[in-house]
Amino acid sequence: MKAWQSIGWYLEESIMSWPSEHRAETRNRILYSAGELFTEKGFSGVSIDQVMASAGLTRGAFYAHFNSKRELYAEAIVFRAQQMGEKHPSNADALIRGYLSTEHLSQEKGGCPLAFLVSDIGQQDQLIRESYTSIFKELAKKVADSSHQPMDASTLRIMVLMVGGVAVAKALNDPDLSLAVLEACCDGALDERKTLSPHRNK
Amino acid sequence: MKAWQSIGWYLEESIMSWPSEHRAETRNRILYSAGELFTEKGFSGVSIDQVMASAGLTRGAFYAHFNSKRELYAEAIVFRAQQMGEKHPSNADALIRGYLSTEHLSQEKGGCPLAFLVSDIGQQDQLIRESYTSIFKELAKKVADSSHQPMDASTLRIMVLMVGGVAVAKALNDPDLSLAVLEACCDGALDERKTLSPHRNK
DNA sequence: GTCTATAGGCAGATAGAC
DNA sequence: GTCTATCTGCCTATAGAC
Repeated sequence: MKAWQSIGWYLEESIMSWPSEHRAETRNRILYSAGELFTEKGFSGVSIDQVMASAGLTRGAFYAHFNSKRELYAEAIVFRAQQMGEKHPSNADALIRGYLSTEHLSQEKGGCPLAFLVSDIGQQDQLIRESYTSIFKELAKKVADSSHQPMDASTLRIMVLMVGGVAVAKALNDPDLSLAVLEACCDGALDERKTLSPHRNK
Repeated sequence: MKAWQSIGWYLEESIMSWPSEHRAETRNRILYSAGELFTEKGFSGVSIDQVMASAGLTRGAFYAHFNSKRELYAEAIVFRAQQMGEKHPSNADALIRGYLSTEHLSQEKGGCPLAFLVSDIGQQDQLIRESYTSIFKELAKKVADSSHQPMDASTLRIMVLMVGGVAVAKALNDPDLSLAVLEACCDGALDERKTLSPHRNK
């Protein structure tokens, strides 16, 4: 059973076919597959063929839903971030620990595009970096809110420890060092959260 | 005048041509161009044609020096990191401030592959991630040594604030937010450096 | 060692049948 | 809307002349 078949009520066209809903559902399936593949392999590492095959379609159907691969990429990372956001714990402690965990690295559950694509996005154009910026702000807001602190420099450090920590740990080839990076960042982020802002921001 | 012509004593073949030195010099020129282009555009974003053209050669000559594009990539990031390492200040304060600066982002001086390629490397194979790991360890050692502290969790946090901070700031599309990220990370890294380890690592 | 030429493959995007 | 077929272009890697 393909993953997308479990995430929503997929109406077989022959049964009912409410055309506009079918269209939206197909679009979501493409976005789901794209989000998964892009996060794992980056923009250049994934072809439209692969995305469509993973969504159970062929290449030709792609352009009925999106104008270009770039547009798909921009939408897919937002789609995936929202999808993951729904599963985030509202508790700041648990959110940070879950993000900076070894399970997050071995992307069976799938990784966060903020970390897995951070340098990939730095090479892309404005459209795509806008998408990235918006999902970054959303997670930053969630971190700040769940820590009961404003969105300040302290929040940004926590974000960089989370996003950068996962990205670095994934790049490294030395499992012990990767683990040490995750733990160091986790300690640092939790510590930063407790240190309420005034005396820290001189 | 091309950049590689200024980095070393390039011997024109017709003048002297000490063959083995000429070969090494050509190889270095390729590595220099590759390091620059890969850091800017990532592995998939650069073709062998582009690298060789930038080095003043044509594609055919490439395989007299390297066996594959992957091998070039692995060597180029090490080459570039060593090259940048020679310019690093030995003072920890200056090193951190220079790394987390806006000048580093606008890669006219050229960026650090650790930050600019962090998620790119996470998608590559063992050979390449090994190169990345070795240059990561070298910079970490330099950070620890120049701060007169051991290579511990505190050093790893500084490394993630530096590498992650630059990578995130480069990905973001909002200049004010990018600057805030750099400053927050800079403050955090300098602060971490002052906090000597014992009471921090509970 | 470096060149030109080319093999062989894959990608993004489009056209037209159904 | 989805399919197959195709246009067009670029890529890695190799072959062979000089």
